[in-house]
Amino acid sequence: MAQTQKHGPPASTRNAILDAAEKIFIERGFSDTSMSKIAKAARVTKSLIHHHFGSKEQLWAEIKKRRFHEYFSVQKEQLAAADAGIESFKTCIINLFNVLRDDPEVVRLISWHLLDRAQTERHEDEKELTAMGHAKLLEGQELGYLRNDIDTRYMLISFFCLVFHWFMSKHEYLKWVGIEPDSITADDEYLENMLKIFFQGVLPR
Amino acid sequence: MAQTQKHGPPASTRNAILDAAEKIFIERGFSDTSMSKIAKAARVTKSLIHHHFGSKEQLWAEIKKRRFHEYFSVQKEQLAAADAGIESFKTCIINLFNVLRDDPEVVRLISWHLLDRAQTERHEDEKELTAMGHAKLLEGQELGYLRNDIDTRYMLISFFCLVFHWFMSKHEYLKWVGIEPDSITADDEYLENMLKIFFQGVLPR
DNA sequence: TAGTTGACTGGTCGATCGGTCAATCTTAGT
DNA sequence: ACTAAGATTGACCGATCGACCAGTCAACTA
Repeated sequence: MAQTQKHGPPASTRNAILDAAEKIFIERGFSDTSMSKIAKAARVTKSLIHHHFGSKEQLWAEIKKRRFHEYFSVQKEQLAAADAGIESFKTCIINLFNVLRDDPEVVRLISWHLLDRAQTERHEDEKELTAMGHAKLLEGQELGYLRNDIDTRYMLISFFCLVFHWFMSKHEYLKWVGIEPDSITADDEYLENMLKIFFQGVLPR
Repeated sequence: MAQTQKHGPPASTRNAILDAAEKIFIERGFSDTSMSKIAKAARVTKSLIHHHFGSKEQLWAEIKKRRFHEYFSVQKEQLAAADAGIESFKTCIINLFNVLRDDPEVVRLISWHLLDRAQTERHEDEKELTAMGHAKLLEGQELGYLRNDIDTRYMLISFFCLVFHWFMSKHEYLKWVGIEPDSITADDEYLENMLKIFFQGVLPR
């Protein structure tokens, strides 16, 4: 049942608009994006965008919803596929890291979202992923391969910080510490060192 | 030599504009802030702002420069005041955390800055603070209270992530994990757990 | 075939954008 | 008192903003 509506192919047009808008929104943010630019990029008239999505705000919400849902689904999927044990746990974490590495756009989108004061969206996908991650950590504590004197909720948040903020600001930080910002090995190097810290800490054993 | 220029009090007016603009810029970002709003908030005319600062971009740059310089100076100062040893190191880190906790505006300003594609600013203050932090970590390695199999540059970045991203997104994350977002104890709880992870890691000893 | 629906367009609205300019006010230096 | 310089104003510019409108056209229904 790919596209069987009457009249022209509205679904493809809708998607064309969504794709073009997403690109610009992610690059420039909500306020710095104009309907005209989107229309031009999508090869459509402004009016048509309003016809399909109502307002600029609704289009923005639609894009966030679509992209977030896709991202959190992927993360949930790979998290659900992991079985118990410390090794699976480590693989799981690396996978989570790699998903974000391969999707710089969603990083940027979330960054815009975090600065957005008027958040009207639901948080179902986010909460589900968080719940799954949280359960994973509790499992680790029960199986004994994770310390049980650390609040798993803050353990989860700490991990989010370590992963997400890296992709948000690595370009800036690499400049600060004197590493070529476009170094292709930086991600791996950071991952390696970050995992050492996350698992064993910075103090010698 | 406080304000000894001829003609009216331009310095105070300049600061009034800067203060008003800073407030709005930090709250809404560059694109969503208009010169009219700034003028209204500062109780001056738009023309006067252009007279003092030239363009909207220059005003934005001036605000970032001023606020960043102040922030990094504070951090550098408290970092320089610390003497060697693991205990001073820990205090140092906590102080760094607290400075950001007491200045949510600079967190937001840096967030906008990170999303800004056209960064024309110098990075002198940032690089200096980074260099000092880096030296501190190297000192820790030499004195033996920090692992020397971790690249200090990435150790520093990891720490930045743990601190900065918390203040950027704690409101969102706390909702996800089911903690009251406006909890006044959350900062302390996060700090405690985060330090455990940063120093000893999540694996049991 | 007549009628209905929805995709789609061009034109236009009032508001607001950042920015300029000439004129005026205020004050310091002489 | 006079003047030069800087502070400050209000009117105004062209451009662009998001949104709306009437109308066209193609496809589906009865």
